[in-house]
Amino acid sequence: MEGAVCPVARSLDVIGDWWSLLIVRDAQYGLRRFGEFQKSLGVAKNILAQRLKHLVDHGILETQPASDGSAWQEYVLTEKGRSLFPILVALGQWGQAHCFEAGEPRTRVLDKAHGQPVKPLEVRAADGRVLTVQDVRLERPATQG
Amino acid sequence: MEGAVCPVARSLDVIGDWWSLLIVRDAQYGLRRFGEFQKSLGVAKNILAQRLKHLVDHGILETQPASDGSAWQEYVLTEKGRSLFPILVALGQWGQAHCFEAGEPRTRVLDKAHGQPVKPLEVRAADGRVLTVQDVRLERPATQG
DNA sequence: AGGGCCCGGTTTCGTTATGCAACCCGTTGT
DNA sequence: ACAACGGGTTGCATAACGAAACCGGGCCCT
Repeated sequence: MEGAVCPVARSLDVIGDWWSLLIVRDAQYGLRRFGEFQKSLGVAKNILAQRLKHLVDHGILETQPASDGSAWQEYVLTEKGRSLFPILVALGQWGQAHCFEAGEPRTRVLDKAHGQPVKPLEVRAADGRVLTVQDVRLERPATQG
Repeated sequence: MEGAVCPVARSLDVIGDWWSLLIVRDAQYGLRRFGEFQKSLGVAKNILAQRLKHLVDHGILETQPASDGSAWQEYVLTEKGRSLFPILVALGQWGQAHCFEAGEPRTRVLDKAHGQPVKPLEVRAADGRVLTVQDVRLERPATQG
C-alpha cells in the first residue's frame, strides 16, 4: 500500500497496527524509555523493539542519548509524531462515546488549565461551517484503488 | 484489551486493523456492496467477509435487504459508523501532510459547497482555546495498564 | 575490582492471523 | 434451460505475533 493515493491508507501503513498508536499515545504523555513502554503496554519485548524501530524509521520517534545521566537511550516524539495528537483525540472521543457502558470507569483527556474535558472535534470548512460526510466529496487524482 | 480503561485502546480494538478503517472510509463515500468493497480495496474475499461481519457485530455497519431491487444485501453505516468521520479526516490530514512527497498525486477531501479543502482539525478546550498535547493531562480512574 | 542485578534488547519456537486460490450455491440474464 | 455473476466458504501456504529464554553491557555495592 506504499503507493496508495489515499492519505488515509498511507497513514495506516505507518501507524495502522495495534501497538504503534498506543506507543505514540504513551509518548505524548511523557514516556520515553523502553522499559516504561513495556510496563505500560504489557507488550512482548521483541514486538516493542520492532515497533519502536518502525516508528523511528518513519520519523515519528527519534532516539536521544540520555536525560537522567544513564548511558541508555530514550525515545522522544518528533514534530511529525506530535502532530498525531488530533488523531489520538479523535480515537479517544469516539471510543469514549461508543465503546463504554454508562458509568464504566475510563481515562479522560482534560484541559490542564480548567480541568474540563476537551471539546468534541469538529470537521470544518475553510469558512468555518461544520461539515458532515454528506457535505464533502472526494477528489481523485487519476485512478484510485 | 477489551477491559482497557483507555478509550483509544477500546477504539483500536474495534477499528484498529488495517482493513476496517478503509472499509469505513469507502462506506462513507457511498460504497455498499460486497463486490464494490472488494474491487475498491483489493482485499481477499474471506478477509473482507470477516471484517464486514466484525463491523456489523460492533454496530458500525448494518445489513439492509436491497436498494436496486436485487435479492442481495447491502452494508450501510450506522450512526456509530458515521461518527468515525473525524477520525478519517484526522488520518487523512496527517497522511497528506507527512506521507507524501511534494507534487505527488493524492486524493483530497473537499467541501462540496465551495470545492475548498477542509480546515485542519484543531483540538479545542471547552472555552475554545486551541490545545496541544502540553496543554492537556490524563485523568486515570484507578489503575491503568 | 569482582559479583550480582537491572536495562535493553535478540533469538527461538509455537500460535494466530493473513492471503491466495479453488470451490459452492442461489440469482439473474438470455 | 443454461451460462455467468454476485456473494460468500473452505483449505492450505505463508507471514506476523507473542511468550519465554537468553545475552551483553552498564550500574551498583562492597
